[in-house]
Amino acid sequence: MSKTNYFQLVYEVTRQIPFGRVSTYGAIADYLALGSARMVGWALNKSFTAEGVPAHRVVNRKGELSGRNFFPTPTLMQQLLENEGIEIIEHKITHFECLFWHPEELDET
DNA sequence: GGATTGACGTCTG
DNA sequence: GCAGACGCCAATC
Repeated sequence: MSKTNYFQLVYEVTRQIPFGRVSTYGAIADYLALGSARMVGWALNKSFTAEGVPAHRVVNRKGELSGRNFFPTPTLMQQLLENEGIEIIEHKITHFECLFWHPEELDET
């Protein structure tokens, strides 16, 4: 059954994250009204099975690459973010609040 | 079918 | 201000 599973929604939102931007579990959870940021993290865990889902653009509330350990390589997440022009220090995003992106931003379109 | 886990977040001490 | 505990909801074992 189908589609529209809640984590599938997370894929869509994560996919909408602009280049050079990052989002948080809480923001997505709040936008999808999941009620729990854990659901987002868990959904992103399976995001590796779905292509086109830049899970590396999703970090925790502190801007830390909390899920880096779940990547094929712990450094891959940082590499991808740096590849987008985002500076990472100690697995933490610099100017995180500046790069922070909210799903509602594109809701207006 | 029950118990535990999980890429987090918020509250209380 | 920092540290620890609890809560969310679903999936997996």
